[in-house]
Amino acid sequence: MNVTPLQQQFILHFGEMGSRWGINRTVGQIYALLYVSEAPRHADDIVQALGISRSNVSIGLKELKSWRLVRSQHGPNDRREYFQAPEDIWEIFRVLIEERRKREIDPTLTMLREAAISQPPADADRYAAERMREMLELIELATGWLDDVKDLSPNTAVRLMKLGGKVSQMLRFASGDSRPTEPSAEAK
Amino acid sequence: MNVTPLQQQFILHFGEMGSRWGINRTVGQIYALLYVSEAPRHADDIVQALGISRSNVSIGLKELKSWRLVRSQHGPNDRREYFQAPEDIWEIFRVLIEERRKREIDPTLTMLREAAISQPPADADRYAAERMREMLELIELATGWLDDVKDLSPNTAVRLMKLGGKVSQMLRFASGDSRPTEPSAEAK
DNA sequence: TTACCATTTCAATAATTTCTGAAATTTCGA
DNA sequence: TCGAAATTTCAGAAATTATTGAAATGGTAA
Repeated sequence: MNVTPLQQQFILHFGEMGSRWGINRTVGQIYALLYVSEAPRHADDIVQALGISRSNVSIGLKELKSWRLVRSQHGPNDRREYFQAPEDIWEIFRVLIEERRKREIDPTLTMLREAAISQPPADADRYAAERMREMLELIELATGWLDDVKDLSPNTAVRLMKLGGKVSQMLRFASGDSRPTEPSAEAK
Repeated sequence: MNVTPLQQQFILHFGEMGSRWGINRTVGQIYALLYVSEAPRHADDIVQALGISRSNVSIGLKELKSWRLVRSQHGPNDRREYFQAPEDIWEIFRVLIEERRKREIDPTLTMLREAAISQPPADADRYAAERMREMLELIELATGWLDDVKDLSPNTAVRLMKLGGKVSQMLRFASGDSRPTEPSAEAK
């Protein structure tokens, strides 16, 4: 099955953006193709739709599997493997955040923690050590928060996001400082 | 002024991570050096500290300026430009999110919006168009939320993040469904 | 077990990105 | 305005990453 112009536009965009997202063009295109395809596709189908080599598709699918962004299954009476992108967009969102965090943040977290314990901060390192501590503290705060909210139901997440900055007005209440503020009453 | 072993460790790590973060090794190292340096540094100082060419430093600093991650100033009786990373880690955090969003998300948002308006979805495109609409909706929700919360004071942000998933328990109250739930009472 | 088809791996090549030294440009004090 | 110092630009070299076809591997039905 071939691609429509709308799909093509989407696929080419993902290919272009791939390098900014830390994947290559081919991987971006394969994912985009699967994302907008209703039926699962086998590897040769992807080869034909994107005009790239079979081995490149194999490598790309392997990478997408490592990102947990594609799943494979087998059709009946068919030895070939069929691939598709998970349908639940909230699952995709969650997985993307988890995987990017694993690749982009966790190694730095580890490095900063190791530096923090092995630290008899020589005088010349006073400033550097303090800056690294600040960075560690912020990353731990942010990732801890992510851990906390990542399992919220989509429904809850949507409501929370729509609330936006207004949620901060509940903090006085939450931290027990005072009476609750009626959220809809004020703030931009 | 040369770098200490602790600074070196930090700099090398940022160099390694650079490619995952969408910057190159040199840019990562320059930023790391400035981040852990108390005093501003001029370009030749950076050349000497990192052992890379003057032109490479120039290009790297240009890129870091485009990310708003370094600032420059002039010392008295010195024509050279001195660079430093902003000190406020919350500002850094905010700028990073804004710039990554600009580079990694906004172009896709534009593409999806354009596709959405120019759309007389042919029958073969029914599924693709719906998937693109879902993606657009989620990105708009998430970026809208970011817009809303990005200007919260660090203090407020910290409290919000420490609250974590417990904030969801206030939603019943916030959306007017029921009485407020005492936040500290339940949830992990 | 064998034969066949699907998939992965791998070494070579192509493409892209990064880095450099040299030249050009800009800046600013004299 | 001129000249020296600082900075940027640029074309080529070096390094890295992506892609390919061919060979190797894996899995399954007969």
